[in-house]
Amino acid sequence: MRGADAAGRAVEARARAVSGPGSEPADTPVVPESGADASARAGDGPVGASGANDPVGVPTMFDVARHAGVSHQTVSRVLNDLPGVAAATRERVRESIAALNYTPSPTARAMAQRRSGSIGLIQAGRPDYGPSSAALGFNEAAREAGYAVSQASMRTLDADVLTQAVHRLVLQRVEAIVLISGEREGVDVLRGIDAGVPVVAVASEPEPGLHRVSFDQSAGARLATEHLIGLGHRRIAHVAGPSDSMDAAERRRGFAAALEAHGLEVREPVAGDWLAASGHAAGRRLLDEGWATAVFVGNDQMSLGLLHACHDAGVAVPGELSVVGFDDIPEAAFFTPPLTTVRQDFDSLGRDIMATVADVLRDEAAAPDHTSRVPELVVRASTAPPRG
Amino acid sequence: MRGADAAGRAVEARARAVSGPGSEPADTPVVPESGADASARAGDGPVGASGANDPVGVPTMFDVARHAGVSHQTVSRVLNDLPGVAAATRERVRESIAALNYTPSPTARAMAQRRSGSIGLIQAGRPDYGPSSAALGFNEAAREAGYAVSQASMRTLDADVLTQAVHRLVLQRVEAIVLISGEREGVDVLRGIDAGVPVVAVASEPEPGLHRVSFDQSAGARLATEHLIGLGHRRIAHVAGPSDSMDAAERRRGFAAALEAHGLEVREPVAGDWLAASGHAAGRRLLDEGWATAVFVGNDQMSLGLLHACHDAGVAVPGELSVVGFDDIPEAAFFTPPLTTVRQDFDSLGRDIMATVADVLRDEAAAPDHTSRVPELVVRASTAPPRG
DNA sequence: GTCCCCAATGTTAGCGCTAACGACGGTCTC
DNA sequence: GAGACCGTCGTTAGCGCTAACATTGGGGAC
Repeated sequence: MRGADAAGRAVEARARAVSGPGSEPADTPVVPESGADASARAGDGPVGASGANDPVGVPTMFDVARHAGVSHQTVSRVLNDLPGVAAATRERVRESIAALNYTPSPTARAMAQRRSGSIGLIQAGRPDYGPSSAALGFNEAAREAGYAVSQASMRTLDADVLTQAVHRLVLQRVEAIVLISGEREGVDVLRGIDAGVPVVAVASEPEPGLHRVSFDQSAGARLATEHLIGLGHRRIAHVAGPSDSMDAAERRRGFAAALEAHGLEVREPVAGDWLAASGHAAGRRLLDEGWATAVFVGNDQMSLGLLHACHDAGVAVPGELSVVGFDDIPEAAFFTPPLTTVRQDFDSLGRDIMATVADVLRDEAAAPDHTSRVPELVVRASTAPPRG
Repeated sequence: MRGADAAGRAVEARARAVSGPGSEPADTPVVPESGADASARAGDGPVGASGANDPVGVPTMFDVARHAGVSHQTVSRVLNDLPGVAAATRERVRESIAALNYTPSPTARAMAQRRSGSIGLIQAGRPDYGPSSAALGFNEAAREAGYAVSQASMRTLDADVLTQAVHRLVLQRVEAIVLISGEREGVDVLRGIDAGVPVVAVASEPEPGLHRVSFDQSAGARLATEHLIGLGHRRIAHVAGPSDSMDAAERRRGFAAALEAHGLEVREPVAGDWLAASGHAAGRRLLDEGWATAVFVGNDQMSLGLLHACHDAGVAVPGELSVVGFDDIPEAAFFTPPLTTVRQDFDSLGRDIMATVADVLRDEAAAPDHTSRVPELVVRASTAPPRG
């Protein structure tokens, strides 16, 4: 249906373009504005292409131009706030734009300008609370900044798939590419590609030559650890995230630093994979060992698993073991017991990403920058002084 | 930096375009194919616009045409698998495409064809596990189907913002719009807008005139309720989701239907808002009443809150109260006790969405269709026969 | 052999916009 | 008062592609 309409319009337009110039000049112009008449008579291509009062087609710049009695270029100038337009004309064009409810075509603009007004977002990994929230925050911020977001997400990070995704986005002429992925490999792959556009990544480890945004994971871990130390714990264990995660590494680093600062023993962390099941397994192991009086767990999901293991083993939390998590997912307040954890405001992180993108786009030559936020400790009921 | 590069390239290209045609025709063509020579000499616009062996610029269709010794139109035909190209020519063009590592510009294609090869995705609401997973599944499926995804998400569903988002997407010439939002209002708003492109929504309630995809929430609720009935429970309560959620309404309906089918009393559900806190409050209320021996809770987060309330009140689950959730979020297996719940495969849902979009795009006149999946019950440790 | 037809190709004209330049009055300057 | 100069427009040429038409050069039918 829509196809037929378009064809009909094209034919009609062509007929008008041919017959118009032949008859009109002889008659007295009906339209008072001479400018309007001239531009209408020019009839070169685009002018005739969209009917005078076609109710179906989206209005183009030429429709606005005719309506305002100026050339399409003047409309363009008004649209882009360029100088060289008299105030009165500018006003008249604005009115025509409003009258026709005109909005410029991003596609055509992208074509002519070789920029698209859109940003590519790659989210790699599980759709966990953190990345999803950050992506959402970014999306909203981008929209507010007038950018479209072209998303290319993947459940698992695969170098080939990632590379393909980047190329796709580049072809779409995105102006920047944002990567939200905890895995180090994602950042590495991206750095290896010359996308030709700026890349902003969420990365908590220093990444030379890359614009990045992150929470200070190490500081967050120190917060958590020092909270435990402050309560009087001396034997504190750590359940870490996967080794390919930058956040996991940074949290581990912060944890160790805090212990060392207080002269406490730093044991090798138990490795997890962020999922509750691994936290459960880690909990079993720690309880078997029986060394620790407190655990700093890499994230809230694993904490849940660990709490579960404690419950199974009849170990009271926080009575016999204190637990601190990381992230503060919405559910953490309702764990049994409510989890003391380190809160990251992912929404703001997403907005920081957009802010960084805007900065980079403003001055592409700028040296890679790093925006960092410090997470905050939320004390609930899973921590207490050690027994005795 | 890139700006300077681009400018330099343009100048260089222009210079070549002027000098090239002047000298070449006099000499013996170096390239054997006469076609190539002719097309190169034509020099109308685009041909000269991208240098012969410009190492920086992305190759265009004209570069491929010259390389293969054919016209750009033939390249286009090969690209789009159109008939009217000799097998040998087709092969040669394919080789040139590969040799130059050419990929067509989606922007230009969108411009000429008035279609963009992209789909708009609107995700409205909290970035919960369900919607996020569905969005991810959709994203992957769309990519596999060769579509780009332009995302416009919003944390809260606001009619104006939604309308704006739709218009933005339409301007971007998306070929279809997908809405992932549990709230009825989202669907209503979308139906009120004539986007001019097909709309596919995740909606579990019948929505006349809309293509939709969903899980059969009612069937899932029946599954859960009948599980409890099967265990011997006769007084079963329900903690429902917010009234503006279609899923909540459908689950409530299925719950009531199952009870009625067995001649059991249907009490007014306790209202929640999907969050753990509301589940906690609902739990307190139910425990105060002391009527129910089992609860079917609208989702897993609220179940967590309810379990927490039970724990606080010293009520044993499942000993004194059985609890069934809905969704099967990854953490559900590690609640205390592990939650019996109804699993929805959100990833597949996302893929169903893409499949529906593809169907609709294939035949836009097709009557609005509905794809439905039946969720499955996952029995864990939060349910048991009633005491006595 | 002549004519017709069709497969295989080439040519032309846009899609709706921006960028670069051209044109046209009027000031200002000396 | 004539040329330089500027503010204000208008015109032209693309961006890289597709759609529609024009143009070839054989192969059959007669």
